[in-house]
Amino acid sequence: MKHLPSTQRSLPIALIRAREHVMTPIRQMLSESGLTEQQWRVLRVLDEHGALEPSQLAKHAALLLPSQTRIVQSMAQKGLLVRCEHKNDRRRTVIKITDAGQAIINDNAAKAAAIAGQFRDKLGPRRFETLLDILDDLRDLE
Amino acid sequence: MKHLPSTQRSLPIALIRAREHVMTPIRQMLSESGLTEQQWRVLRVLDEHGALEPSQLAKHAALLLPSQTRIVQSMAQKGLLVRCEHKNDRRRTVIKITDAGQAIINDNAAKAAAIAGQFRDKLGPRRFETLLDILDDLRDLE
DNA sequence: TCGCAATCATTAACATGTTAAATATATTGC
DNA sequence: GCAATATATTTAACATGTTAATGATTGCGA
Repeated sequence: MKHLPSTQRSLPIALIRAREHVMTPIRQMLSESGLTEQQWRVLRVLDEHGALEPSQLAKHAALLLPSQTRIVQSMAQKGLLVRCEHKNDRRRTVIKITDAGQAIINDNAAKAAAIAGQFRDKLGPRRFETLLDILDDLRDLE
Repeated sequence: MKHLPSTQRSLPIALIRAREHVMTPIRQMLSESGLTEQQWRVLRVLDEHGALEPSQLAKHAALLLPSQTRIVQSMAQKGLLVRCEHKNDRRRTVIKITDAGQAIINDNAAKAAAIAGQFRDKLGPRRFETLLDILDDLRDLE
């Protein structure tokens, strides 16, 4: 009979540990701006894609809608983004980054890029790309 | 000047998405036993390593101590584990799986192994091992 | 046009993640 | 032997993750 893999070799646990390790320096950087990693993801996606509806934002930022609702509310209060009404369909909203939000992106972009680059360099560019490729594959299975 | 990687190619986001995808079938399985994925990890570690002190358990299960404290409390209430006093050092506790906890492991081991095996097969054993290796490397950097 | 199903988003409730502060016990230095 | 420090764990407070239920709006069909 097959048995469970050792927890040392468990994919979910390995993914959690890796994320924890990767996020540590990013969280340190963000704490100076008073942002969480999720708020930072929201800003990055809005910067990259422009104004988005909640469901599209959630897909790009890898957030579930209930979490995102709260996050967007608190970020709107801080003035980092605004929620606009959709012209024809009042179920929908469009979320847009503000100048204040953009300023945080600009202030942190270089440092964030440096952190990402460090992981890439330490792992080796080839291994780094392989990792991203396999993670993508994993998501597209089935 | 270097710029941020596209969020499509961001390591943290890729890790989150991969974990989300990998955990979906496991969570479905566990919901039938009324367990969360974290509670399942605790049981698996205790099954694999025997009785452990909180800090050791937390390391193996990839949990932070404050989270684990709550999780262990609720699992003790359900009778899935017990907390014993350490003989010489009364700061410490030892956490041990109960028969009821062991029964849940036994009931789900085959199915959990099958789920893990499916990911391995779909990804290909070679890529699967490569993924685990790179994730380990990532954790040992610095 | 009325009502019903479908879609999108939010709210609710509870579990966990995260950081900082508090607690309790052990150990060390004087 | 006692105060100061170190260690192990828990509590506290707030943010997010997760699932289910609710709300709001549109579009469709009788």
